[in-house]
Amino acid sequence: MFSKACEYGIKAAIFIAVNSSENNRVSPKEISEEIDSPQAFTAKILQALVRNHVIKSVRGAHGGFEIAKDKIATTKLSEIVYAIDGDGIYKGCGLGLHTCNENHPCPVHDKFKVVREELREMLENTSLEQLALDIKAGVSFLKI
Amino acid sequence: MFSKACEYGIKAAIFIAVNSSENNRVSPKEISEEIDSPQAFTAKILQALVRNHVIKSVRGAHGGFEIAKDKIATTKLSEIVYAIDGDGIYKGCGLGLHTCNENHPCPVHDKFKVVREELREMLENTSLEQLALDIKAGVSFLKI
DNA sequence: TATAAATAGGATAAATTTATCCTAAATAAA
DNA sequence: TTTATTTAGGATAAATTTATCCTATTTATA
Ligand code: FES
Ligand code: FES
Repeated sequence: MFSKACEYGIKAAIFIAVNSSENNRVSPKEISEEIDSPQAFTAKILQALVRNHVIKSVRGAHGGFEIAKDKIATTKLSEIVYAIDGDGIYKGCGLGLHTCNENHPCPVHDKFKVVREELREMLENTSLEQLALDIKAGVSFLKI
Repeated sequence: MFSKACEYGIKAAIFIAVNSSENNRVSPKEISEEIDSPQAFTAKILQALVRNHVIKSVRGAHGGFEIAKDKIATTKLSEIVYAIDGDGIYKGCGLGLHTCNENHPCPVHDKFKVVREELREMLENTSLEQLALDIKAGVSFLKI
C-alpha cells in the first residue's frame, strides 16, 4: 500500500511528535531504534520531511528533530504520505491508466474510487496528535 | 496500490474474459497490445495466472489463453490479486509491523483496517463478468 | 512424420526502491 | 577559536521489481 520509505516516515513522525510533546529532540539513531528501521535510510526520509516542512531539524550539538507543539495537532497523515509517496495514491488510476478520468474510466474506476476516497479521508482526518497519544498511553506500538 | 504485474494481470484477465465470452482465444501479443503492457513480462504474468488456475492456456497451433465461460462470472478480482501480489494487501500491517495484530496494533491499525476491509470486499465482490461487460459496452477502457 | 504455431520457462538486463558509507556544513559549548 | 556534536547530502551498493531475449516443449495440421 505505502512504500517502505512512507511507512518509516509515518512512524518516525509519530515518534518525533511523542517526544516533542515532552520538549525532547530526537536523533536518527534514536528514531530508527524506536521504529526498527535502517538508520541512514531513515535519515534521508527525515530530510524529505524537513524539506516539506512536516518536521523541523536543528543542527549541531543538542540538535535533533522536532515538531512544533502546535503543529502536532494540525499535521495530518496525508501530509506525510504526500511528502514521501506523492499523490499517486490519492489521484492515480488503480489499474495504471495514465490518468484517472471519469470520462475514460478503467474497468474498476467506480469501485476503486470509493476505496481510494475512503483512504484519502482517513489520511486527511488523522492527526499526529491522535496517533502520538495512543503511543504514549501504550495502546499502540511502533515496532514488532 | 497494486504492483505493475498485478495491474497487467487484472487487465489481461478482463481482456481474456471478453474474448472467451465470444469463444476466442488470445495470444500474449494481442493481450499486451490491447492492455498496453510489455509482451514478455505480460507472458510471465499469464503463466502465473495459469498456475493459479485463474485462466487456462492451450499450447500449440490455434492455442492461446482462455477462461472457461462459466468461470467468467464466478472469478473475482481478489483471486487475481492474490495469485500475483499475495495476501499482503488483505492481511498485512499498513505500517509494516511483522503481523497485523489486534493485541499489538500499530498506530493506524483501527483506521487502516476499515479501508483494507473495504478494499477486500470490493475485490471479493467484483467478478470478471461485470468488468468484461463494461469493456464490451465501450463504457470502460483497458488502456490510455 | 515433418512443419508451423503457440505457450513455458530459464537466463539476463534494466529500472526502481531500499540501504549504506563517507564527508560537508552547522551549531553549542569549552 | 577550537572541539565535539549533530544534521545534510553526495556517492555507491544491495535488493527487488520490471522487462527482454532466447530456447524448449507442446500441439494442430499438412
Ligand atoms: S480510471 Fe482507473 S481508477 Fe479511475
Ligand atoms: S497492526 Fe498495523 S494495520 Fe493492524
